[in-house]
Amino acid sequence: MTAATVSRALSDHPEISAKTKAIVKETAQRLDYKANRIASSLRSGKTNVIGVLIPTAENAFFGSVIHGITNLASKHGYSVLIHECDELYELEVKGIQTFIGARVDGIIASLSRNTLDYEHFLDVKRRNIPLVFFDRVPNLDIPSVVIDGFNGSFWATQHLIDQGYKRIAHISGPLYINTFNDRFRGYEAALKANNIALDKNLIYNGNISIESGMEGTRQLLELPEPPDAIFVAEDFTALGILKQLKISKINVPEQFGVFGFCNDMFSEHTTPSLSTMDQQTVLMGQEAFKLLNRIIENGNEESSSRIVVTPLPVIRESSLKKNY
Amino acid sequence: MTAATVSRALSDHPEISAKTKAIVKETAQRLDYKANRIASSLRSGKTNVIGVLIPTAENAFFGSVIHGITNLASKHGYSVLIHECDELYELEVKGIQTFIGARVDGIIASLSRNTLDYEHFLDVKRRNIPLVFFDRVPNLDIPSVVIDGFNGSFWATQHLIDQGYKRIAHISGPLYINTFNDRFRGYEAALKANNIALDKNLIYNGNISIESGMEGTRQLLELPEPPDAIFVAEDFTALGILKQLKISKINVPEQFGVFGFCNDMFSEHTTPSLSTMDQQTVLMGQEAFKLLNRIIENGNEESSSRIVVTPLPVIRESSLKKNY
DNA sequence: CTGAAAGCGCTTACAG
DNA sequence: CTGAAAGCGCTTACAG
Repeated sequence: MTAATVSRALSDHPEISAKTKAIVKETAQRLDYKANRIASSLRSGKTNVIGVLIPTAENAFFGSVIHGITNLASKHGYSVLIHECDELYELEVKGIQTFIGARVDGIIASLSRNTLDYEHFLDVKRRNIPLVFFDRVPNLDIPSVVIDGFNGSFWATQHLIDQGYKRIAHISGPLYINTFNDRFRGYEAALKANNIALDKNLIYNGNISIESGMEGTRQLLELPEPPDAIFVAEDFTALGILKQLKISKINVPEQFGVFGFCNDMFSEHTTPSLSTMDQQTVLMGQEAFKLLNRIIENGNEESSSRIVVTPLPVIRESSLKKNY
Repeated sequence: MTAATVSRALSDHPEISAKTKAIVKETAQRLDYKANRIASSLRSGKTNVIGVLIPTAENAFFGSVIHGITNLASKHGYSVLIHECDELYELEVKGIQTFIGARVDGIIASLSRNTLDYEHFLDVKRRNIPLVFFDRVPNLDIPSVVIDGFNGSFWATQHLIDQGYKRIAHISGPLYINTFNDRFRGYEAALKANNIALDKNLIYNGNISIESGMEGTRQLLELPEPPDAIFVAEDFTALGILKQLKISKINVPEQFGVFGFCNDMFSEHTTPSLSTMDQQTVLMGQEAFKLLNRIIENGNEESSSRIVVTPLPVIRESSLKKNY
């Protein structure tokens, strides 16, 4: 029996007899033989490996997306190479180069915080390696999976209005990042839809941190006409808001409403518990893999497709004025 | 110029002239040439890939360890294949098989919750693939990185005693898992060191969940002689304890002390904030990679080495009776 | 200092 | 239904 026959038997080639297959498989099992996927990749041109590039795994959001990706990938016979760039442009480029060298069948990526140059991703396109972005996506015509920050923020702001809050402020994330800009625009649109004039004083530019939530809240409270609610673009910042309100002895939600965005691990456990928009992170990972898999199988026809994941409102204590 | 020369020039082979190297490198850059690592792996017998097997990435602990591993791995020229087993034995076996097929240079693994059979890991040893365990380790003579749960728990219990708490209960994790058994024994030893008799009624077997923390606390409070403090093996359970104490209107830390273990994301942000032992997760990942790397480089001489990471106490509000 | 040749372990078109 | 042969793209011992 030749190597060719063994190879065909193990991959269930239709022209091999059932008897031969049985013998080969039994023997392979007995000898604990595991085909060398490196050799098979070299010959077949398919590695069955995808690369996943993320800013950092030390963050529940990305961990959860990874979970969504690897689970599905494994079911479809793919292994996952992971590369963290630590929010550094240089490491992001290095990660892409590693993936290219490894001849991955496709790449799923989320941009580092300070990536402004996309040359490394254009290189990927030039080599016809399927590429999908999620969450932090570039302004390029490349398939991606994003959260519907606009409508989610519209919903949250409307909810605060419906609960009877009158002056609703916004603490944003860095507005040059699309994700946070969308949330700001959703807030803005909800005010307009309710004929509430946008007051520039009620907008504080935060930077995704507890500290900026505290500082923003302090500044907003010192206004001649302070707000009585805040819609905030991210939950760590929301935590800072809750901390500062506690320090300032302002009762949430009776006197002041807070609505976040992300539904982080801790959001359920703050006092009071935080109303927020759940990002459906696992679903996001799954959608990213499904999209990549479709592109790998069908070629680049869906090059400009964009999957929009709807965030789910999670109403907890911090926004329920009407209960009082 | 032949492929051989190009190969040597790109890998800085000492016998190649500086001039040739310069030409080759410039040309490679211009043509955007990236060596095929698949082919080089096949020929050289080294893939420069390590496999990391974890129960789930949807958990801050493992995400953080991954962070520690990938960072160092990348610096040492390794890529990381990741495989989640979702706490399922079958997927754990599948992950190991995938790693073997991919001919990884080494494996870092943490056991699934219900792995009792180690045949797949013995297979790895038989093939002489370097293997390191972390956190959840099997009873095998295989290198590993673990947290010093015994001494950490001793320290925490002693701290509660020093703060003046008199009857200190323990809510454990599943005691058949070494990690949690160590913590129970540390608690036990601290009592003994202080001549406090172990009261079996003060020990509740939890299962790493908010619910078990609440239920355990309820039962402990109903005791004829209820405790006035709890050392708990894990922070989610601690969260349940805090919730139940709030419901039962018992003030922490004045009337009742709570000390956890893990230092999860949320532990800093509970009310009151939770005193706990930090597991140094990133350090754990780094140590695991360093150990693996040493074994890859020096062969299996350190086959029974065990790295013990010291947990760091993080004293917050929930255990500071003396402040009152 | 560089080249020619073999070979890593598979897969696959071609032949029978 | 199975075999013989070529080849994927590198690396490396050997030769010069």
